[in-house]
Amino acid sequence: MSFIALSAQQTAELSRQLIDQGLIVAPESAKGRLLKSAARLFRTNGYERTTVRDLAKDIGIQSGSLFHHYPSKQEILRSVVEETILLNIETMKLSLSLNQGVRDRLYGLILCELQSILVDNGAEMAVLVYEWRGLNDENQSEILKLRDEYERLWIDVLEEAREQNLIVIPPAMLRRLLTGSISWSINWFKPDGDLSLEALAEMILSMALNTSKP
Amino acid sequence: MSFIALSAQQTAELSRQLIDQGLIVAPESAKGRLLKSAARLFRTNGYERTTVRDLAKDIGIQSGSLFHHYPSKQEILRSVVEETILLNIETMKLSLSLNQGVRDRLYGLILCELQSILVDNGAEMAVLVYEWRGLNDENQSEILKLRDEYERLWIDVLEEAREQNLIVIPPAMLRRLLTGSISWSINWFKPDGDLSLEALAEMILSMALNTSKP
DNA sequence: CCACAAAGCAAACGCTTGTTTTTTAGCTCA
DNA sequence: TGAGCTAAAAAACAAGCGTTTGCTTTGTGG
Repeated sequence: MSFIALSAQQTAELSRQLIDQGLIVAPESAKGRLLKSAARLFRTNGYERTTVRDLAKDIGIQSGSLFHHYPSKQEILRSVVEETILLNIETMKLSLSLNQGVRDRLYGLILCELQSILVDNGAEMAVLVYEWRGLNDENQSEILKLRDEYERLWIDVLEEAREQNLIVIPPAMLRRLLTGSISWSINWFKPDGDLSLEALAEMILSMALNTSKP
Repeated sequence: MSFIALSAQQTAELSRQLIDQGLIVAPESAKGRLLKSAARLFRTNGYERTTVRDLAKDIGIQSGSLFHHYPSKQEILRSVVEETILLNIETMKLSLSLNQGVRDRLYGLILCELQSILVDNGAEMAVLVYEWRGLNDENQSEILKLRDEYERLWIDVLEEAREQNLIVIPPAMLRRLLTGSISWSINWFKPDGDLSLEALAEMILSMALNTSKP
């Protein structure tokens, strides 16, 4: 296995950079803690079912006080989604830069997405996947641009795999099937169970690649 | 391709039987139309976002009048979910009885589930998949028994595939990955587009089966 | 034809929602 | 010290929610 994983140091450095650029807020700030709580609650109970009172209680303030930080609940969701996708794009780019072989590159993408969805630290991804409808039209199209960039990373790698006859299903289609498999894992995967994230990624990779018969 | 598909006549006969047994309500009855509307609206906008007023308007009555048919909104969701899973279990059993080879059996299951999720007639399945959290604890465990029966059908076929070395991923795991791919299709599949349901099922099948290298 | 139940209307109920307003407390820096 | 900020509390707001109420209409079997 030649795969080069991201070190904790590298990912830490990455989020620090994004904070410095003002693209995401520092997690230890008031806003940061709010976003973290929001992501967790939205993931656990869904956007609609999570009330601003739930959210306020979780970080220990009154519900009205939330609106000193964000103008609306909707804006909180937007921030959560935007931060998540921004961080994910950069993480994935970094992983791609470290690995050259198609197999490793694809494995890296799968692992990144799984990590983002399943590891507590990345609760926000689930929101992006499942609470899409909670965003209003304006915010959806704003996020859409980021999403396109994100998906492009996947498609490029899958196109490469296609050229090498590692897959037979058209890249765009295969990506959709993989998106489903990966995002669904939030409904059953237990982080402290027997199955590791890496083992799961390996299975998904094998499912994706072995679509070509010799 | 040896696959024997279900005829429209067979599926019609099947739902007639279930109606006669009192397990599901006739679609042309008042209750039936209500359930149909509910399933569609729940799928389109989600359970929480769909109000009883939306629902009432859709079938052309006042919101209060809904409660002559069902004691609560929650109970409407429960009925939608229960009817869906009941019908699906029977449809899948019928498909399995018509096809003997593992490949065809698995293809049949995939097609059934896709049909249930994607075809308008089976809008309810999406609710089962995505609105699970909308059910309260009591209703969840009640539905759980039906779900177990449903999943058993899948696992049995996948076990069979495993014995014949058609798959390498453990059946329970592969089922999860397939559940994700199939259910996710509701987010992108266009019934009147270029891709047919059968072609999609074929792709998913190939992804599922070709996990074994010679 | 009439009694009776089912189905529906119109209006209100109590409660929760996201949000706004007013007030209070603590901090910083000139 | 005190003006000016930020953060939060406290309380209220209108709107919308699921649901209940009292009454009327509709359909049906004896």
